[in-house]
Amino acid sequence: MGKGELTKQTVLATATEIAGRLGLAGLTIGSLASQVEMSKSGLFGHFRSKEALQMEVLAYARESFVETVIHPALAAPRGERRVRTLVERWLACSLGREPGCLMVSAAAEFDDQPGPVRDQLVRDHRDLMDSVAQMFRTGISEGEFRPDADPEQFAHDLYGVMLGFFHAHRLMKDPAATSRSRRAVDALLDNARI
Amino acid sequence: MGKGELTKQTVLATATEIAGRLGLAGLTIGSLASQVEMSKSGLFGHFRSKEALQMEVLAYARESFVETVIHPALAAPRGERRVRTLVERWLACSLGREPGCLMVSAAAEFDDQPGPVRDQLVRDHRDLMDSVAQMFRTGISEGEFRPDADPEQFAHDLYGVMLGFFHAHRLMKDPAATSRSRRAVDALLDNARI
DNA sequence: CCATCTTCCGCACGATCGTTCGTTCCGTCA
DNA sequence: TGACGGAACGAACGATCGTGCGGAAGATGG
Repeated sequence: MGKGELTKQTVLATATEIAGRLGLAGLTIGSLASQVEMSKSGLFGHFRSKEALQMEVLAYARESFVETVIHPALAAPRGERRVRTLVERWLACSLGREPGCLMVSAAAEFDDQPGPVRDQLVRDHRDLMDSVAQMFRTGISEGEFRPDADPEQFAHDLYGVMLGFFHAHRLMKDPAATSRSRRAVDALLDNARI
Repeated sequence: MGKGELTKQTVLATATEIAGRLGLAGLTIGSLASQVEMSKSGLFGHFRSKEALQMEVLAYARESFVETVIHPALAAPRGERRVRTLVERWLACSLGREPGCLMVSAAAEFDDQPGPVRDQLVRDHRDLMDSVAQMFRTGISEGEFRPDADPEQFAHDLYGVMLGFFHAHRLMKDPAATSRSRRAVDALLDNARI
């Protein structure tokens, strides 16, 4: 990895952290530059536009999410154990610094603003929903979940629970956010069980 | 109502609509002024700062939400019917132009930025959760819901469902968003029923 | 070791941000 | 009718936005 790619990665790590706090639009090139102690133009050279920067930040966050949440879940035993691993990883990565939440807040930010960023967010979310639904489906074929249960509905409901968690945790700073969300997932799984 | 208060109300209506699309931070005084065909300074005179404008927009949205969602629910018969009225009104006001969603997107925007706006959002959300929990409680005392059900947990779960709805509707433009969310509420109520 | 290519910088641009100031307009009441 | 107060205006401010350009370092490959 050349020097350019290396600093670019450093910049993206900081940018992702800032965007997690101030949003993708609140992420500004000037403030990002001073944060990583570079000149605006020096930093700008790595990305040809602000939109390109936003797209790369999104890609960075996505890779981090897949690595720390999706992959560990896929490594767990099929069925309910896999779903629970997913949830636990998801909760953990949101409690810590890592921003699985970036894609959530970015979604709220861009849901009415057409463009490549929005399109990417839609694709990412569709991918995530597909993954969750697929995990649920293997639970059905393992005989753990009711065969007539709706995998897409489950994915949708689970995402709602996670959104509720982000809200309770980040805005309300509710210490019971984790346990509340876990209980909600329990209810979801109870309804799906055979 | 004097002339000043009248134009202020006009401005706030437009401001709330813009903030629903671009967010409270994306709401800019210059663009707002040109939208209502006023000068920047003429408009600015009504609010002594941008933060004050944001607070008034929030108040405007809150009043509109209480009027079109909360009050009709309280007018419905106690218990499950009241909860369902709340949900239906909430869904309807989010499908149309009215922004019960503003407080949602504002929450995602300000969840990491301390200040009066964030504090207000926290108060508003607490009030809403209290209202929902109270509606659920009357359902318990009416004998429709299990006495050992947790009203706060129900409020939390219901809010998660609504967040999922906003996401599916606004970002994904999912035409099944409404029916999915209704089914999620059905499940919530099934679990709470006696 | 030198030529070349990348990386980064300083500087500047036009635009827009929130905000202030002084002035004009107009309705209200004496 | 004339004075007064609120409402709206135009112009301008310092700051910051995203974005270009030309040149100075520094790494890289022959």
